[in-house]
Amino acid sequence: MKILIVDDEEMIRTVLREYVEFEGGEADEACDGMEAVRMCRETTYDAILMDIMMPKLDGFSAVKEIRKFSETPVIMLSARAEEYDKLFGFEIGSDDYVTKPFSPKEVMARIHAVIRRSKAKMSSGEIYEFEGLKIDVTGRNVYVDGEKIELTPKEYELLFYFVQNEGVALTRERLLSKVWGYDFYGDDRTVDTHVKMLRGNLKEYRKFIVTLRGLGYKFET
Amino acid sequence: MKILIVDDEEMIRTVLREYVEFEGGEADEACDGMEAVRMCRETTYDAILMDIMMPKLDGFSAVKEIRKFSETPVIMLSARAEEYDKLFGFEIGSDDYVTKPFSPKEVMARIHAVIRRSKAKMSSGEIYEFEGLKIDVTGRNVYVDGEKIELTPKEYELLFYFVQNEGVALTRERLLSKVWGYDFYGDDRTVDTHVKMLRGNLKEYRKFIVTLRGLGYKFET
DNA sequence: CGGGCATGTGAAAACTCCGTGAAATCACCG
DNA sequence: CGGTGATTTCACGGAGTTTTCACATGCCCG
Repeated sequence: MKILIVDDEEMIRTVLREYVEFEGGEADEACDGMEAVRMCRETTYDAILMDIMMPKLDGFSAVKEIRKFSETPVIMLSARAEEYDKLFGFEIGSDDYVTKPFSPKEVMARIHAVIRRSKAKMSSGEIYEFEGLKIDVTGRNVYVDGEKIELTPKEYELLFYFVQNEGVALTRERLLSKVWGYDFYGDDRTVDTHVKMLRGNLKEYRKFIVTLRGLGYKFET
Repeated sequence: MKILIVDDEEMIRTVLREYVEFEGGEADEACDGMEAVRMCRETTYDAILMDIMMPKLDGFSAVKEIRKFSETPVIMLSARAEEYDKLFGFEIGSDDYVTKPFSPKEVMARIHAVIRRSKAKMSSGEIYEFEGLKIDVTGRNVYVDGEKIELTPKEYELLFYFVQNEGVALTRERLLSKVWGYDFYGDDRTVDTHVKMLRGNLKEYRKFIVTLRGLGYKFET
């Protein structure tokens, strides 16, 4: 666990560092935004604790700069309630905030929380993307131009089989045996109906599912 | 540093004990799983070294039993590569493993590592927060809008597994094997009933547990 | 350009699965 | 060994999903 602590007050840096190290973590320190950005370019941290009011480059601007090249979770340390408001006013890409005075225990809890969440995001892995069509296998979500769409189980399974076999011509029989199961005894026109529903849900990306006359279907970008 | 050494071979117990004591620690010995569980009920250890193959009660079952009342870190000692596989196949709640033959130095290093980790866990006060739903892992408390709610053990474990897998689609089978244990042979609709109870207790935050028709459930904010 | 065949479409029927409540069983504690 | 609370099983009902089917549309080839 490697944490970057950014604050212009040495006292605060030291207190935080001690807590991080007490829990077996490692801590680097920076005393202004410029330095923080530089250090982030050189080292990969698991999380950043960042004060807002600082000389040279304030916390907001530093986060904005860091976000250009890194997704490292940031927890803002804000001295006053008004600054807290700003956090909501502007979308600056921080993951959490704590207002001073803070209990180190609370700060540590939040560090663990943001690291956990960012790890979850990383390892979520399996994500397919074709232009504006995104399929998140872990969460079983499908997005069309960033907007989540609701698919029925069969529609999802069918889409999943299609994307797994991108560019491959698939007969109705094969789709039935793979998506429905080898023991499905039914009309092979069932596939057509589901393709219709799926296409309807995929909106503009219906174009990816092409009909192969006399054969079946194919998923192609 | 108080360590419990569990192995049916006296030779191995003695070697390990000597190393623990050499480093200024204290060691108790148990020669089977039953004895180990009994001793854990009576004494609080900092870590447990546990063999897998043992008479009366094997290491897997012993850990499972101990986990019912204690979070003491466990390092498994496995004689063969196949057993190592099992460690990954089933979630049994051990924290590390070493395969025989092992160097005592390596074992000691791992003991120090798991103890450090477990201490960090204790003091970090692991807290999950999703809007007004707060889960305090250390105290095993759950709060809805600041008000403490009472959950049964299974409800709590289920909720805990859900939040640990935020955003991940979970099948009933997976929930059963992870929350109930891989050796649970029962109706998978049991999950539904517990989800119902849990939802009831979570009040407005029941919304976080979404049903995935034809699949299972997902915890999503 | 039109017949024939394959696919698209819409709606209704059939089916599946989940939420729920209640009863049965289990586990724990005195 | 009885009582209490937790867990598990189970059946019902309804919402949502899948399947079927008839008709519409479109494509290919003569």
